[in-house]
Amino acid sequence: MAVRLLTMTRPPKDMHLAFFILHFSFPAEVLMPELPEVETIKRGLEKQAVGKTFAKVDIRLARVVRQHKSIHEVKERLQARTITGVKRRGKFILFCLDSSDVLVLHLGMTGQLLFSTPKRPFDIDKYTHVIFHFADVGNLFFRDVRQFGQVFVADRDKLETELGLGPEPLSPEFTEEVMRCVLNHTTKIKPLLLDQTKIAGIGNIYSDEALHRARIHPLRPASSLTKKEATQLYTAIQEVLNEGIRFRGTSVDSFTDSLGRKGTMQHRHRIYRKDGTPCCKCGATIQRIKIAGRSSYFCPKCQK
DNA sequence: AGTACGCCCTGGCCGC
DNA sequence: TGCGGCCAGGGCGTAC
Repeated sequence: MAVRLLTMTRPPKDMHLAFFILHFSFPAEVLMPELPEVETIKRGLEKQAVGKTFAKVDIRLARVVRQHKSIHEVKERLQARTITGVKRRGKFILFCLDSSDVLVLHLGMTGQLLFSTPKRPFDIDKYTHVIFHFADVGNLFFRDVRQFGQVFVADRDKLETELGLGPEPLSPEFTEEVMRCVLNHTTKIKPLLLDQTKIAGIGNIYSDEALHRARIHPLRPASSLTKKEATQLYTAIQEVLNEGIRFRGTSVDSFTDSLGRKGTMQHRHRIYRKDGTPCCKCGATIQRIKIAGRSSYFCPKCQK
């Protein structure tokens, strides 16, 4: 049963998913884990992984392990280390260890973290690329169909430099003034919001939602935004991200949290993937265009 | 330096 | 029904 669920793309809507520990799967409908989804996963992992000690790391696909000369280095640095905390930075999940190291995971577009225990086991399939064996009981599976995810170990003190991310949009450091600084570029506002070095954690869904709420056209040069518009966008970004977290992320197909509960943020999207349907604000038909190779949804009437 | 674009990878979907 | 070709996209490398 578990195998079928993990590999099927569209589970029946009424299927009971309570035995899922952490499940992220969206092959049919493309969706990337953005800040709210990663935060939801992180909160689940926090409860399950803290205090666990790595006994063995089984790397089945070397290419998902990045930034290391050998996979043995990763194994060695994790060996017998205990997880002291789980954090999130942008779209990265960070496992703090009882050493100077941090285990870093990025889910890419289709990455999953599955907590397998004898009571609630998961089957290993061809997409299970890394298995973290714990000393006491259970394993953590890193599973990723499209292999855009990544796993690596970093020195705690060098992590920020290594990740090279912009400010956390929900942190106190992210002020309106910081926002105006970020906007000081000639590039189009949509790709700028997706640029992780400018602001960390925003992806295609939440950038479109934020721009719609702020009534800003995705093709506008970032530097053309007025002070008022910058404030609107600043507020909109925080609103959509907070709402995303509150509703436990966007579930497409079978994304669930650590208790098998689905997120409901997809029901609150106003613009994302709603092309051809009327805008909730003005009734105009929502359009879809490609910007820098990515789909962008916007209302041609509201967003100027 | 800043910006643009192609590539990685897979399953799903569309058209023939 | 079967199969080839195209699509989705986060982040990185390369080109301009």
